[in-house]
Amino acid sequence: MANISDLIERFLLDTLGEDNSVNISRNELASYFACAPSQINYVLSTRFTPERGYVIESRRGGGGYITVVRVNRSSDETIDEILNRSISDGISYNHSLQVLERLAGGGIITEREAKLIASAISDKALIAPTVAKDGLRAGILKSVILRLLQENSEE
Amino acid sequence: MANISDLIERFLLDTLGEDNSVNISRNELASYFACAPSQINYVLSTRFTPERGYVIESRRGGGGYITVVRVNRSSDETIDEILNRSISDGISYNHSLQVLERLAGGGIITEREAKLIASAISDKALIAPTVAKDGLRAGILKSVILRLLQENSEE
DNA sequence: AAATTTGACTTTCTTTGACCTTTGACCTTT
DNA sequence: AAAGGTCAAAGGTCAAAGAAAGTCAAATTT
Repeated sequence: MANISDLIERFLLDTLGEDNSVNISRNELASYFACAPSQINYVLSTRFTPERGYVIESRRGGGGYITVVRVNRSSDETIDEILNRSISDGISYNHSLQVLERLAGGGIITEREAKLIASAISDKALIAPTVAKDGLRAGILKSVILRLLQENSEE
Repeated sequence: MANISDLIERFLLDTLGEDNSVNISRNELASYFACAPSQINYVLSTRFTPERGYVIESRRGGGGYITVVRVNRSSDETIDEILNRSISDGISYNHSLQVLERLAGGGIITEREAKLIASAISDKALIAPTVAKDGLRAGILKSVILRLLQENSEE
């Protein structure tokens, strides 16, 4: 355990400690750890993944930044299961509705939000070849669910 | 948030505060922020867009000026314009954010819903070739917006 | 073999400056 | 006075340069 990636991970985790989010400059952090800037991306993409409950936001150009947010996973094991088992890398519309029902039933989202998300991942909304729709739905669903969790943990 | 454009945006928004319009001199504002005059145009064209509900009027020559007006139209008009003009058959993520902001600002959707939808149409959520993303977003956005309208009129 | 590290190249957003167009005040000419 | 000309003062446009972050694959470690 002496590789830079682990050190960077630890640093981010420590900083994250306070309020569940860190704001960094990629270049600054890279030069602090004397590594290539892209190594920061490597750490983010291998350690701070959606599957582990992290959301990354960033902006390029002058005044650019990267923000890492930890979402509140403690609410349930179900989230983890939903993200990794149920959705995985593809999910049908019907199966999605079941997932949304489960989330609504658990009070994680409201009925109204469930319907809203449903409309976003309906076959009608997804203008793409039929074979691609399940994959698209998976991406969208994961993103939305993480966002909702983030919302929950922000208060 | 360390770039001049954001500062200028904030300044204009603050000034805009009360009566929904600001009147400025481009050169004065530029020298106040110690930047190139054309930077004012940059800020206006990237932040005070029709999508966000702003109209810019200006006059050249001696005694010239720029006026930024925040418009408030009926929600029907807004929706119609958004659906047909802004979204049409393709829309970038940034433009989508502006549209959502506007819908939220007009009380047509809630802040939370805006963020939720934003996460559904982010580049990360849409697992597809880059060139296809704008089209996908358009379909999803329309579907969701129509759904929300339906919801609203049901009560 | 898998994970890490690096760097060349790309994309996005911002900042700047050179050049263009419009406007109004002030002259000229008739 | 009326009509047009001149010119400096605004604002507008656009493209190039700069500043971050993102991607990807080759090289290196473990």
